[in-house]
Amino acid sequence: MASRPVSKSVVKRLPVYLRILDNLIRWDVEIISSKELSAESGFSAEQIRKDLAYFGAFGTRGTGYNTHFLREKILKIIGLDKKTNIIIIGAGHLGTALTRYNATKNSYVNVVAVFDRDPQLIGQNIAGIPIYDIKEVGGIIEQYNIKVAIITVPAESAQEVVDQIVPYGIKAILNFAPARIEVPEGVHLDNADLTIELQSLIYYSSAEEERLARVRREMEEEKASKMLSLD
Amino acid sequence: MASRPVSKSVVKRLPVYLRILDNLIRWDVEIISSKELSAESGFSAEQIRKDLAYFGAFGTRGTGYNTHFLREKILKIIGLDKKTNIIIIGAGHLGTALTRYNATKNSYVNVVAVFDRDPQLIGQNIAGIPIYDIKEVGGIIEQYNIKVAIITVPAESAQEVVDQIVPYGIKAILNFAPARIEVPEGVHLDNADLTIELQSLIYYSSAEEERLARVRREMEEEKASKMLSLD
DNA sequence: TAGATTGTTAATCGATTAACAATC
DNA sequence: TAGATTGTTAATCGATTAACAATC
Repeated sequence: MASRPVSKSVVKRLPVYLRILDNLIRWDVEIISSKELSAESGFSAEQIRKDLAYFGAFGTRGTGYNTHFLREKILKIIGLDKKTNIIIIGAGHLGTALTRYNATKNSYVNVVAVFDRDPQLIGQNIAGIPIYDIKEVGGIIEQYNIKVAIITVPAESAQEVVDQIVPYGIKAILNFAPARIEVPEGVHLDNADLTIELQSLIYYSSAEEERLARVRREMEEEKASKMLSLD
Repeated sequence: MASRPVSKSVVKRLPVYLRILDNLIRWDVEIISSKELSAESGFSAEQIRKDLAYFGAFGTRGTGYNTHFLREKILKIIGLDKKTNIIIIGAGHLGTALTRYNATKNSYVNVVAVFDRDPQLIGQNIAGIPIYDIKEVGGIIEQYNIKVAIITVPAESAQEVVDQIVPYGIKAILNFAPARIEVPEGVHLDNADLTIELQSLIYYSSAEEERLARVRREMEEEKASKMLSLD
């Protein structure tokens, strides 16, 4: 009787709640209502209550949620109650930035190793994290029981890398390569494609209506000139 | 009689179609069906046809879509038919990686400048793009009529930076800072928060059902022990 | 004409919002 | 008890999928 899997939208909101709770605890706030959480997060109070209630009754009617208690529960729901071992594949600029950030600022994860195929980089380290030859990736994954990988290799190598790591037990992949990659059933893939992100942003940067009107007008004209040429 | 704005999901898919078309044209493919586009993109053929039909009738029944023609139309819809000027604020590791990537690999945008407040960085350049003092940001935005900004500053400076650039006409912001920021009506904000991305990924990296069952079991136990202590 | 594939309308699905009873 | 806020059920909304007529 497995209940339906939690929707992706809910899973994307949980870390937002977590961050807010981390801040509230830093300010010694003990109790927070869904209404206040709404103001901090931008999500509606109803949605927040519904999201949380799916996992359990964590609040107190008439009062709100205890920040420490709720934080502990969300940590356990996401699976962040223990540090997660991760690897980063691709020691280019983006890989370096992500390694550095996660090694120094992200207390919930533990970057075990970075991989690359450039002999110049192998043997070096980023913020103390060693760079290994990509050939050694299987051994390290098994040794540290790694389930999570971040991929920052060029588009043309992405699928190859994925095929190389999945057999060793990787279960979740954050892919920054601007390429569509295939993963077997049971492996979770999240594409964080910054080019696509930027292009959809550009859509909103100039007057939408005018642009679309122009495209539609052009289609009319093309249709008209085609009918004319058929005469 | 402005039609309803295009949904965000559609706008996120357009750049995916664009990338596929770029590749197809590179391979000299002239015609593509929605079914083939589906195989390349992972979106359903029905969804692709519906997405495109919203903007116009770009295809030919019985045949499919002309790759060059469709590419041109999508470029115009997104607003990529002319190079878009952008700025990047924050010359840390992530800012540097994004600047370098967009300056060298992304032919649709033109990185005009990078900004920082560190005197050590000001005056330097990244892949030929100059780093200016953040104080000069308003002038540059006006001079180059910039509408798009990428923010890679620390969380505590993000709101300040946004407040500094919006009055000069920035209309779309891609925010990498792990902070919630407020923008006025009419300014589009897209949060690309990599910590949140990674945490929701971790959710999927271990057996979901077991973890949730444990949380629910714990709640039962806590409830039971509370009732007991009331006796 | 027959076969293929688009563009569009209708049906379904899922997620968000609204409403309110439960209860601190 | 009165006031407040949760947890949950019902209503709404929007997006995806299915079906099919239009048409190349």
